[in-house]
Amino acid sequence: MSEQLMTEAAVSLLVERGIAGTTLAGIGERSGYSRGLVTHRFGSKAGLLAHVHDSIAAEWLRRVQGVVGRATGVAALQRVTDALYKFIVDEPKGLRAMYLLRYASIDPSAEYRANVAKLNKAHVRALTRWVEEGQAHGEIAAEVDPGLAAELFASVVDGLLYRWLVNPDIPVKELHGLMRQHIARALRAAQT
Amino acid sequence: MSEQLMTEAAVSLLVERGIAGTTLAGIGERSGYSRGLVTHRFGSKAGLLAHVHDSIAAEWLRRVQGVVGRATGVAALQRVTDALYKFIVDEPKGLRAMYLLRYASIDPSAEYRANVAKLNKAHVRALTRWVEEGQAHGEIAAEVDPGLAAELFASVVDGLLYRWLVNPDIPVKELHGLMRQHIARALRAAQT
DNA sequence: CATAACTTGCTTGCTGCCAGCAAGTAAGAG
DNA sequence: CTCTTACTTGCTGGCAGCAAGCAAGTTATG
Repeated sequence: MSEQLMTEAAVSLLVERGIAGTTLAGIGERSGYSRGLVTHRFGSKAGLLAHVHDSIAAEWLRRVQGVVGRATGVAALQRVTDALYKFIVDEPKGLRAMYLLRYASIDPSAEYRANVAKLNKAHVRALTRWVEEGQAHGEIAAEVDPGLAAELFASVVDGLLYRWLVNPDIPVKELHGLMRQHIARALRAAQT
Repeated sequence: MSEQLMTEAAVSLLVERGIAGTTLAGIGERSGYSRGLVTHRFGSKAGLLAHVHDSIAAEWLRRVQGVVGRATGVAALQRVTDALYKFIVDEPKGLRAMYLLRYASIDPSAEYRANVAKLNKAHVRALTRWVEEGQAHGEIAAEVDPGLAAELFASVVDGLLYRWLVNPDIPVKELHGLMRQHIARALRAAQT
């Protein structure tokens, strides 16, 4: 179907030329249609970008759920980082496009800003729950503030991906290992 | 001088309307000149944005140097986070504009991309040195990889700022405190 | 001291590109 | 033969970027 084709064309163009360099006409033509179809289907450039973002985000969510399974606490968070690392290795283009869009969404003129903000909040909520469950099992120190820890964890993930986007040569594998360690140590130790 | 005025107008427009919503004509007129002066002075929109970014980055650098002083090791990193927190409180608009631009620079079509990448590397180099000095004083565990620790630290800072841009209501103060703790714990403890 | 040549700081007119809209075509389904 | 679905084409307005020009100094020259 044309939507799928256009989404794929959009991803490759986004990775090659970025958001500003990607034109609706270019997407239409690369996917074998006319210059006008994209607008007709997705309403606007923002609409298309939101669709691209959301479809990759859905794929990411599926992967995380698959990897985390029924795990909680430290193991759950570590598996999220595992899924992240795997995503970087398996689908660098998709991840790149998604984060390109996500970072662009801080621009007040980006119409899918609210979308991203909501998704971020949902993500933190899931992380918070895993920390709380870890505390319930006595695995994570009671002094840890689950919401705060979740927010910090999410920040590290986002920041790491930003750095990877700017400079793909950073030692992603080693950083992944370091994160796994930090998660275990920081959560098991006690703090205010 | 007109450059200063236009830079200030650009910052306020960036914060209000974002990059796409900020027009060169708008900047010229808000600063009391004609619609064409900005292009004439800075050559292009990218040239202007690079100038705005660099002038705020210079201010940030000055602040960090002032706060860190001759400190090294854990204290140096903690003071960087202090400077960050202070910057968020004192100059949210400037910081916001700078990070808006910095995140936008991952877009391959952004011409000042190289600029930002270079700055990021310089930042990591400074952080690495502080960690190494901490190891020389025996304060930081020898097993810590200074470059890796620096990269992770930088990621946390960038990620936190991204999250703050998306949602200014996150508990910045508490996260700052949590970071200070993590820095001390993670670096003093031993690891592979 | 007067005027000509040049510089600096800024404005205005124009062009090309792109998003978005509106109208239209083509082809299959009922 | 009409309705729907999938797609195309023509057009408009807005913006970046360029080029030409103006106005108010400043320096050089006899």
